[in-house]
Amino acid sequence: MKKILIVCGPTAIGKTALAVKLAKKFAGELISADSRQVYQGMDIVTGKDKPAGVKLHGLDLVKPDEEFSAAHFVTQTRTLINQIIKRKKLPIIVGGTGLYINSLINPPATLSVKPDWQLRKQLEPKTVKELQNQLKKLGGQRWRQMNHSDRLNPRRLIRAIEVNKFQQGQAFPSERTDLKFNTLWIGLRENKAILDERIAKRVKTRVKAGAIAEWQQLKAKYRQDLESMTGIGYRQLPDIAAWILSEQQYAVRQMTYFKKIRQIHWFELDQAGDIAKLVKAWYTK
RNA sequence: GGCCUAGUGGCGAAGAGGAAACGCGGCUGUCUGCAAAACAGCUAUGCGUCGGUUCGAUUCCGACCUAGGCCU
Repeated sequence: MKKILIVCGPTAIGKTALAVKLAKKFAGELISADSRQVYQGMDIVTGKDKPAGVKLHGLDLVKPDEEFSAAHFVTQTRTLINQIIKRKKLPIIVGGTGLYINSLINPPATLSVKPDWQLRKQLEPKTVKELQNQLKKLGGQRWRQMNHSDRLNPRRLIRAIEVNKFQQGQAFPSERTDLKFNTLWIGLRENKAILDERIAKRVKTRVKAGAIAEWQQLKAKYRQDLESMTGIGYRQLPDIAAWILSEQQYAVRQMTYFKKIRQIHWFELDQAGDIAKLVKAWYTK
């Protein structure tokens, strides 16, 4: 089975640095799993780093006003993985976007249902109550599966309606068994105080590197309501304290998501040696 | 020393004699193509202190304490 290594964890924890080390050690190539670094021209604020001596795929895939989502990530990454394996290299997924990684490893059947922008536009102005009623009328199975939080979430309701409408008549493509991987999940974590400190420092570095100028340029060129413009930093600038705070809150949300993934082997920053050992044992087996 | 104003949760802030809005922050969580997104739940037995009036006061009265302002 195809082996792929995953390095995940909250923002600013040092995922890329670790992944680069591992890539050098085990002849790997990196694939970024980051929903914001796919945008061209969004470099400083999103903290793209381009390590020397190691290939890093998955950055600068689209323009800020182009569509991108977990589904795009999955298709993209599948091809990349195949190419990398053909070169006899180890694919290493690095990133903090849990949904992307999870969709790659455990692709949900509905991932193939494309967004219906016309429908979305039409549903957007509706109230939560109206969306709920519409979804219930459509059959109610999905509705019954949704929990309290999601039932009050307009985005999730609209998506559910979208999927439901698509389903009318057609069956989902059956699951592809050729897409199973032998994965090793490495998670990096740290206690909150230390991580908060790292985040603050990192943001300040980005400001010094010209984050504000980058933001102003983008602002002049693109509409503020683009999904790409909702990235942390682009919404908070020029209030740097607010930016830092948002980034710290985001780290918490990331951990909430990753905590649920049982396969992750968690390490702290000073355990690089243990990580290398674990990877070696898995990779050479 | 005198006068005035204010004193509500970590912060900001509303309120009225009869079950302490809301915002922020914090914590926990949700997750089947927008995920650095979107969403949910929890977060003051308490309204500066002590007395009084009242069936009932955080809300009315008095004293005191603290802060700010003005005056001599």
